Amino acid sequence: MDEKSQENRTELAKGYEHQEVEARWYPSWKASGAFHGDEHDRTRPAFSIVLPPPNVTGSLHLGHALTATLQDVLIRWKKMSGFNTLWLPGTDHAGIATQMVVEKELKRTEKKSRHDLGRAEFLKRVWAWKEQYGSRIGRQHEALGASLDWERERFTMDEGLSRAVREVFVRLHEEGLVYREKKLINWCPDCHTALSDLEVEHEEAHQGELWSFAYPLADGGGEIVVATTRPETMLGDTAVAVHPDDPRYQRLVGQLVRHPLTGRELPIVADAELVDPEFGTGAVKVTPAHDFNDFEVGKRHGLEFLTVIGLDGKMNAAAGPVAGLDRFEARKEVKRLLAEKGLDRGTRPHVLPLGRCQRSQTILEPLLSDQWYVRIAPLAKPAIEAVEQGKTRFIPEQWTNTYMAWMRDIHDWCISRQLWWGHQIPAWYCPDGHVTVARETPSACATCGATALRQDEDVLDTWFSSGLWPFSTMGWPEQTETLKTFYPTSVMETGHDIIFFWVARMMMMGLHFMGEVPFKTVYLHPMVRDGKGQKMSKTKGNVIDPLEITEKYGADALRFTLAALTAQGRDIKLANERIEGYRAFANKLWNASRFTLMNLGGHVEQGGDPAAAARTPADRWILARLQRAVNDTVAALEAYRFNEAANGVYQFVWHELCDWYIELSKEALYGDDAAKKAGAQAVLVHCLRTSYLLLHPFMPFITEELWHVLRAQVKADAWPESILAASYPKPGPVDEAAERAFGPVLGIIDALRNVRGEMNIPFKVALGQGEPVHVAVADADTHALLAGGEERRVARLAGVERLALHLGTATPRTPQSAVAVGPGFEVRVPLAGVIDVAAETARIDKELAKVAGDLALLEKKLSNPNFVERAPAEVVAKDRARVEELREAQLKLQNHRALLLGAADTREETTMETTPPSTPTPTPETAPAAPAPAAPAPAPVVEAAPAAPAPAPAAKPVKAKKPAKKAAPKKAAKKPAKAAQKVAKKAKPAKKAAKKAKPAKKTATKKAAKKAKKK
RNA sequence: GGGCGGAUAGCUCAGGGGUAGAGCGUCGCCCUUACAAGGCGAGGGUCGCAGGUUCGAAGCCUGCUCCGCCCACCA
Repeated sequence: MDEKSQENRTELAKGYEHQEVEARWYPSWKASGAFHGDEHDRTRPAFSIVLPPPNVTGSLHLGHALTATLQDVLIRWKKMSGFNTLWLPGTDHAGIATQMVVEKELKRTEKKSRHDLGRAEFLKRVWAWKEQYGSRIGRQHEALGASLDWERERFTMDEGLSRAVREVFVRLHEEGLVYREKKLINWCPDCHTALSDLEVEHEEAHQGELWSFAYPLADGGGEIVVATTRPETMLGDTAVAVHPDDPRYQRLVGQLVRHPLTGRELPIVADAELVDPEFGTGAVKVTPAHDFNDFEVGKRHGLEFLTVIGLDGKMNAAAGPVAGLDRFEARKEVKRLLAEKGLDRGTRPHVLPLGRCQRSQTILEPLLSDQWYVRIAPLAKPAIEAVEQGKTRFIPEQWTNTYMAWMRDIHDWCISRQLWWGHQIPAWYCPDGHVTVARETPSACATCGATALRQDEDVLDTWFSSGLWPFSTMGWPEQTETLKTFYPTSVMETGHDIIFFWVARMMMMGLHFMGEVPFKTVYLHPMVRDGKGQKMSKTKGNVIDPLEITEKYGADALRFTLAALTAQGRDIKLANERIEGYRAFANKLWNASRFTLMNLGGHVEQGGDPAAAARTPADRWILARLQRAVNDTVAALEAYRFNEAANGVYQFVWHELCDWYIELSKEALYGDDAAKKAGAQAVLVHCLRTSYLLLHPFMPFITEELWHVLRAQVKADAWPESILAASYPKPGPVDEAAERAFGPVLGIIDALRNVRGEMNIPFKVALGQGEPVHVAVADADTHALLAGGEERRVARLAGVERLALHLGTATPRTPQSAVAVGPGFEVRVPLAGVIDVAAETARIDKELAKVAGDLALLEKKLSNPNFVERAPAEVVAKDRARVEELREAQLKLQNHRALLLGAADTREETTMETTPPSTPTPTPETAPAAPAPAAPAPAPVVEAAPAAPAPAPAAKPVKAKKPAKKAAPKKAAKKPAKAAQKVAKKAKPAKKAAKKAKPAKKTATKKAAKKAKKK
């Protein structure tokens, strides 16, 4: 690795090249052992996550990428926050899925079935397949930067886990919680195996038909008509049921009907539970061996269980005339045969639910067979209680209900599968049929001592072993150090689609075998969909390999995107534009670093409090903003609000650090004041360093790269060599005074730029070339800052040649000028020569309309006694202050408008104290003591108030204000704001007035005032 | 049949009682010596519909309409 040459660079490449950087870091992290969780370290709090094991033969998709990202964010963040972290990787053998894949391949390449190979040979092939494709998942995780502890990687069928599986099975059997029984199960004739309830996909509205036919009474005295959606099952009917209270059939109960195709006689039974007299004919054919409801009826009434459909989905010998036919063929045939006998009683369309196999989509067949079950109620109870007691908590919370509802209505779990790939059930049968369940292959039958034993051929449901994952991977049943240190795990992070399959089972197994919940928090992430909102699936062909994205945009960009889109309660629609945006963000960070490195001179990191290095208000301001960003980020992470965490840092880095501070810092960096220069350098280094740290969990590669470069550049030997070993920034108090004082400075720059934009003045043309640009600020601190030199920055960033600063609330009235007002300041830009009076008037009208609209709303609100009495005093006070502010702004604007409209030259009229117009050179003098900020108008020391034709201005404004005010109430009392705005829009000078006026204020508000509000 | 989400700017989505936000796209001006994967501005929203609660509703309640998902043994 050419780290040396990397780190000795004083200049970074012009753009961020993710391929080169990403290729470098993962091997280095891995080799350093940084990802290893230390089971012997109990000095630090532990934080552990087990990775939901992907299917071993699969390939990661974006859902996995999301999982990896969120978990890595948590792990890296916790690690940097001082936790002893463990993130344990592994893969799942995925029984049925894997077996199908390999069978398919076998068929394609060798035209053979698994039976052609035999069990042993087939399993060899699956293992080979696993070896070949299993590693791909690892590579994908590495490409994503996942800080997994590879030394602990596990596989559900490795030796240790297989042992855990046997142990669990045997113990449950010993406790009577595992049993074997002949029951009706969901059978997939295609996969040729039993399935659990969960593996049944219910197709909700299958368009089928309800067909009726008549059973003749055995005594020839009539018939009884039944309806069915599955005519072929009538061959297995062993009764007809009616409701006991149904007057139509009461006399028939106890009588017999004769089966029209086989001649068997079946009883008519009364069953209140099964039969709804309102539905169909009120008489139901009963097929105990092929229907779940009927099965229960069969048990209740002691009926015969007659199986007529075989495991292959074909009618068996008992099916008489349709024996040998496929079940769907038989359906037609049965209808035909009965019609022939004149027993068809008609068909009507009917929507019915239909169960299909999760894997093959085959319509399932309820069949009677011997299977192994887990008696679930005793396991579910503690799992319910643990959640009730808050030992495990779901995020988002709404999933708690889903979990509870399912757990409370849970059925016994069918765990045997007629597959070859999986954990073979540790049960042996002797020739006499006795069952021996054992951890190791027994030599003799536990019951009769027979030695000719045959192991049960079935394997366990994949989820049986997955359910043990949190502890089996840590070495259970041994009481390992790893278990002691890292169990229970801290967070289970997975998709909500497997709450039942997996989360619930882990809860039950964990509680039962470990006596503790397997995880304290379950964070359920949203589903990832494609840009069109469609679920990604192989059949749709819209599955995206994360590697494609990481190659194109970078792993950091993908990770950041996923995190930024992970809000609670909505699926993620991943669109490339979004990823591009975050790739740009990475580039932005890169270039901010590049800029800094270019301007560091020989700066050497001193350590210590960065606040001490701050020299300028801008320095203090950005440090305050940084601290706020740190606080917000940590708070968001703690609440699992990944989107807020990501967006918060993004906002800070791009819009505050890059857009503002870097620009602001140039003055110091390029200037001669050594102290200021050093201050800016120290602050930049600190901001970048902290940003890297904040971002590292989201963007591990670029931050590690930049960390190294910066560290070398400023010779910060005290920094850990790898950013992963550094401490995550800590929340702390924010220097609010610095924010408050400096905020308006930025607002002023915004306002000036806004005037430029509105008036279409290119940056090249300096403002204030003749008459200076006037800036009035109300706040003494802000004024002091400006007077102390900040005005030069304003001038620079807004392109101003001469600037006159005033303490107070208004600028001197200057003809042909543009005015913008914001909270606590007013700027006036003389535009003699360039000004377009009409345009500026229009602009002012827009602002006025907006102000008038706002005022109308607020005044109405404040004149409502209910509001004043009932609303919190704070809110009322705020609104009152706002009204003052607005009135003032309105007045100014009105005057300004009047001025523009030929009130000629009223330049003498000033209402404030002015400091002498200054040229770009600063006038560092102490600002005069100022009156209270934003206070009522009576105002600042008026000095010159020469007689001026003031009346005109005074008159006009009233008009301007009128339309909005007048119309507002008329429009709709309900929504005054909207109404006012609407009116404003109609106000003649400017159509879309309300909005338009916003910018000056908006920017100021946004960048400055909002901050105050934030808290 | 039950249950859960969602509906906010052209698009993708934040926000969850105190006068509507972001990113992308669009439009205008800028290759201003970190970054054109960029900068500075602008335009764009009766916050699904109808009621209700409240001084105040995009947000809370009720009903409805459309999307999406989960659960379910009515033949």
